[in-house]
Amino acid sequence: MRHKNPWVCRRMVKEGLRITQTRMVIIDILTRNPEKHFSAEEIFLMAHRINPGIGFATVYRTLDLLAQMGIIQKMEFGDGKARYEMTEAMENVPHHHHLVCTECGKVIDYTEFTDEEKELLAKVEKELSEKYKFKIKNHIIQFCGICNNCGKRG
Amino acid sequence: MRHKNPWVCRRMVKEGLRITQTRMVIIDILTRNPEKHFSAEEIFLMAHRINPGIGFATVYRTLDLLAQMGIIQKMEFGDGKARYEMTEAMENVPHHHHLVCTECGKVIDYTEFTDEEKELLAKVEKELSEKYKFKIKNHIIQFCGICNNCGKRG
DNA sequence: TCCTTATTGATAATAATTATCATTTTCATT
DNA sequence: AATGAAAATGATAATTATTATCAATAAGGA
Ligand SMILES: [Mn+2]
Ligand SMILES: [Mn+2]
Ligand SMILES: [Zn+2]
Ligand SMILES: [Zn+2]
Repeated sequence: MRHKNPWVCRRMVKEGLRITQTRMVIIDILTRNPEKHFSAEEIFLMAHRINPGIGFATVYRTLDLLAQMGIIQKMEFGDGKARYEMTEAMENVPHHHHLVCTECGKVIDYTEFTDEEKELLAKVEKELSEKYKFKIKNHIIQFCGICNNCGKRG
Repeated sequence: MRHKNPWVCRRMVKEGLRITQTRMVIIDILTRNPEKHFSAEEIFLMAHRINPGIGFATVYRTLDLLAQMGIIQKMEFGDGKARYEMTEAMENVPHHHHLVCTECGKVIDYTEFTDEEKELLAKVEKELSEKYKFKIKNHIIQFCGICNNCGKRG
């Protein structure tokens, strides 16, 4: 099988996982859209366009697998379906946080961190890690509120 | 109807909502357990013990309502069910963030913020608010990783 | 190419949440 | 306190995201 994302494939091989067509299609979709927040269904539909044989169950299985490996991050924005995006650990993925509109569900990414923010976050992670003997792998930061559009209307 | 949580009741009256028995029972449960993360089912069971007539649908409706009003915060820790807790805006609710174990689902609250952290968070919220014309009401901060127990085993 | 076995896709099953609707409560008005 | 319009409720059915099952398939080492 052709290896589209060498870094991910190497990790899979290292863990004894097989590089399958379906997995590559899904990884490719996620890799090409680092700034999107796809639901399982959206990923299924895109994968289906590339290879109509792909099943829904396998999409879920693959997403779980990748999340478990720390390659993608599973998150919920409150609309009932989980969403997935590449973690910052992946190349080409700028680290970012989210603004979530509780009115319309819109999600804004923001990547503008000050050095101060980055340092503090790192420090906090380190402290928590030690205090609670907790191995921190990543974090989810969401600011919830009302977006520009909804603010005008409401 | 007797008003158990005056502050919440005032807000409800102001918005033209009715102070019902079922709502009071649910608000009371949440108010008394500011540090817990109850699922809808857990709240239903507790409410049911107080008043066996209360229905599951109304629990969901009330939780949605309170979340919409900003009185409680709806969050997901990845186990498929939403969880609810009083927002920091409520009295007696110390603001806190979460450590979530991706292995066993355990959730640790931590409240130990440095002044530095608080200030920075406020500053960031203000900047984002202006830049994106986004009215921020609260935030969710989760550090994901492996807890002490799971670390030993795994 | 062959063989073992991880993985897959179709499908059924599960579980959380939401919609429906007749009945009950709330509460402003009398 | 009694009245009545409207909001809210509870039982139930319906929906929807996710998971389990299992025979068939495809990876990949030999
Ligand atoms: Mn994002
Ligand atoms: Mn908490
Ligand atoms: Zn909005
Ligand atoms: Zn754990």
